[in-house]
Amino acid sequence: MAKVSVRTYSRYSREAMTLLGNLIRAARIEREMTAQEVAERAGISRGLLQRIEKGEPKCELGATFEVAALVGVKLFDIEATTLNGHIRQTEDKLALLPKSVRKKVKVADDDF
Amino acid sequence: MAKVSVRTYSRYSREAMTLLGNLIRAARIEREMTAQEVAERAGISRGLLQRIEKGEPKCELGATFEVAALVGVKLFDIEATTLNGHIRQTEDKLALLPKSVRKKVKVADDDF
DNA sequence: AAATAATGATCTATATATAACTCATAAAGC
DNA sequence: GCTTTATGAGTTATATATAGATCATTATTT
Repeated sequence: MAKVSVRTYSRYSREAMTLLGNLIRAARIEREMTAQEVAERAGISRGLLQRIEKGEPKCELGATFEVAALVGVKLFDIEATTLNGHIRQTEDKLALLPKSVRKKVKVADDDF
Repeated sequence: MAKVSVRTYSRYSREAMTLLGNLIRAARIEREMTAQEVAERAGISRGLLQRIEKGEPKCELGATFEVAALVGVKLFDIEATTLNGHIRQTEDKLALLPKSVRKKVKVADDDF
């Protein structure tokens, strides 16, 4: 059938996904875990794990992070123990920031 | 209707998703971009952006990374310019690692 | 305080990711 | 080299995420 919607991705996010996939695959092999094994533990199919390791965009974020955690890939290069602290930090920051962003109405007399 | 499948997530991945969502939201607000605006530029709906910022697991990895890139959240704390290098590194590593993991057959006489 | 714009929340139809299979190939270990 | 197991790739049915809408609420700016 005809393809209905095509989504595009920036180079940066494509590369980030590729990198994440590679990191996961390398970590899995280093830990001597089969794809089957990891998939089972993560509660996903082997096919999905394959796609995650390939860095394909159309995977569930949750499944991807779960797998990463499982094989020991650190997201954000942050230690598990400090994750909470970082969350707290962002919450504090968000508390200070405005709750909603108001677009400036275009100013007519701008440069004089 | 009855819920059909429930997926569970480890604490680490849940926290990682929450953190990512928070980082994205903070970055978006700091850059004074409305949710609408970011969603449009990323080619996704505002509803999906909301869920991404909430750190919900069932979002597309690609969409999430795309949004992160858009508002300037660095994945892996890695500069855009060096991403390629990191990919290369993992590829080199993968080239050295075994292509498939062979499970050791259970050793009967293990502890003597 | 009033006006207005942004966000939060919820709903439905539809596109699509996923699980579960199969088969072919490759590679590890003996 | 041989055997066996892991992986790669493809297919299909089904569960489900997403877009797109609406409405209520909140927050910003004047």
